[in-house]
Amino acid sequence: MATTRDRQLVEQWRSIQDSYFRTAGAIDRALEAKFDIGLNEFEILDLVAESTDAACRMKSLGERTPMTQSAVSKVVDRLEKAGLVSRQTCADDRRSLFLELTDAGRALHESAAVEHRALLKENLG
Amino acid sequence: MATTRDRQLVEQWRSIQDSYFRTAGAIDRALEAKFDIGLNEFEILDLVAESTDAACRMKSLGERTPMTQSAVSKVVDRLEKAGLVSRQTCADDRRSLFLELTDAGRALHESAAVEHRALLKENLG
DNA sequence: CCAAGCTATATGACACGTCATTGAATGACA
DNA sequence: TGTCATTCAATGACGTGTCATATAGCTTGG
Repeated sequence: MATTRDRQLVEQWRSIQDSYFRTAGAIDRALEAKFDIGLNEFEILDLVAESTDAACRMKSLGERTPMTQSAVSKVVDRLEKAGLVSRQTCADDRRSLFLELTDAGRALHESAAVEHRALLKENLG
Repeated sequence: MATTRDRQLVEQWRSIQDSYFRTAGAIDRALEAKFDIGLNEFEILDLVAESTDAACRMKSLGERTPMTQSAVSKVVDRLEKAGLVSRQTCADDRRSLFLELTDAGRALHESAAVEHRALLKENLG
């Protein structure tokens, strides 16, 4: 039974999807073009950049993004390969790692964040 | 320069991401578990189901979802393999195809739509 | 202090989406 | 009508995400 309430829900959902994909797509393409990193890479970079504590963070990153633990691990692989972050072993728990921006990483993050914020503003109104 | 406006934007964006992924994820897992189709498959099924005209529709589907043309093509592959839709050649333009639900497709769509709507209501409030 | 279980991260197999390209059909225009 | 550009859909190569599992280190109860 297709109620009008159902139709409303579906319309609402499609509009969410649409604006989500448009925004994410625009940011992703812009970052890719100008800084050669994808949106997920940037978002991890952004999380690392805003972490002030020296805590062990691979774990805590996982809690602050919808990405899977293994997705985070692979994104960090790429960031590390690109020389933007480095994994530091953690003295008090040797299973854990924490991440540090390299100088290159910090520099790139600063420019990319400007772009990111601008596109958010443009797309979220 | 990180303004508080920037922080607001970022918070807003993360909250959108979060609710988008939670909703999409919940629906996807439920449909996968109960009907053995993913969210994208369902959404194409849903679009086909609500198309009344007998127009050639592969094309028009592409305009009603954020999916790529090639993504749509592959989703339809899977739906066809699963016996839920069939591709019909189009007399007035032989490049085009239109899609039809099979009986199985219609039946599955009816049950799955109930679940889909329920989860939307639950997640979109 | 050892065994059993738990936690943090990495990895391999696999599924799916994207981009670029192809093939086929159509349209447009000299 | 013959050429050239355009449009619709399919496909292959490739990147990245997920799930299940592996590995290593920590923890706890006997």
